[in-house]
Amino acid sequence: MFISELAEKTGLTPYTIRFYEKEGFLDERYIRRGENNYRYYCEDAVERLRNIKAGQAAGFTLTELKEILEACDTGSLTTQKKVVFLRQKMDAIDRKKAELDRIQTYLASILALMHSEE
Amino acid sequence: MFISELAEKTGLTPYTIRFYEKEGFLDERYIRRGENNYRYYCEDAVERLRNIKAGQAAGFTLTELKEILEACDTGSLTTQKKVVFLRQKMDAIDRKKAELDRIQTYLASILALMHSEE
DNA sequence: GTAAACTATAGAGTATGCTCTAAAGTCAAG
DNA sequence: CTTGACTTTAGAGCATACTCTATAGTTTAC
Repeated sequence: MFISELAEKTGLTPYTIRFYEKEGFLDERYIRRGENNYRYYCEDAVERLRNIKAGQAAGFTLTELKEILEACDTGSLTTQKKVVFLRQKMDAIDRKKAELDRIQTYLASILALMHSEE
Repeated sequence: MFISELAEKTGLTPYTIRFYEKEGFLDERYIRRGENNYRYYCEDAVERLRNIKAGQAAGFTLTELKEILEACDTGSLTTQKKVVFLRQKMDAIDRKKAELDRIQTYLASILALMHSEE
């Protein structure tokens, strides 16, 4: 598919998709160029970009997401190292979830206070 | 306490604390000025800044955090409106938690795949 | 009474993550 | 065969959230 179709499917703009490519998130596995030099994307690119979006929504930086996705992709790391790396990232997610719980508890306590004051 | 003590207690820099003040996060409830024009902070300022930090770690922007904290603070909203507002923010947190779960499931599936390949 | 370590201000600079502009090439429809 | 909607590139611009510089005043210790 061409860039605007991918944009529509992912909810991103063509600008953003080209930006992610420039940052190294999309390589030959996801893009080829036709004779006219237009980018042509395979279906997997949709999920790739959705994973980036989800990671961003969860509070990871692009730098962190690149590390995560590269560890998932690459054959350049030993299985052992990937496992360690992925576990670290999962721990980081646990910490973020704990922060969210903390805030939610804080907000809930304010709500409770407001109800008791009525 | 003066600004560097507050910085130490919160893990922020004096620069950042002045920046938050400029952005409207710290008013007379938290700061007074002495005769020498130095800022003098009360103890509550520590928790105030920690709440901002926690909110940031959870992925809220300063603009969102200002809304949240103002809804908690102000007498300018009806109780009913504050309740609605706080519930919206708690829903937003639920959505963020769901994103985190999604990523964790994704990472876990990759881990599982790696173990099965050994 | 002066040096070191604080405080203040305004405003410039930086990193991240887009977002768009300008200029040019491609393509499908009428 | 041209109009309009796409595509390309390089590079500029923008919003957020700091982070620091320059300059100057204040305070503490010797």
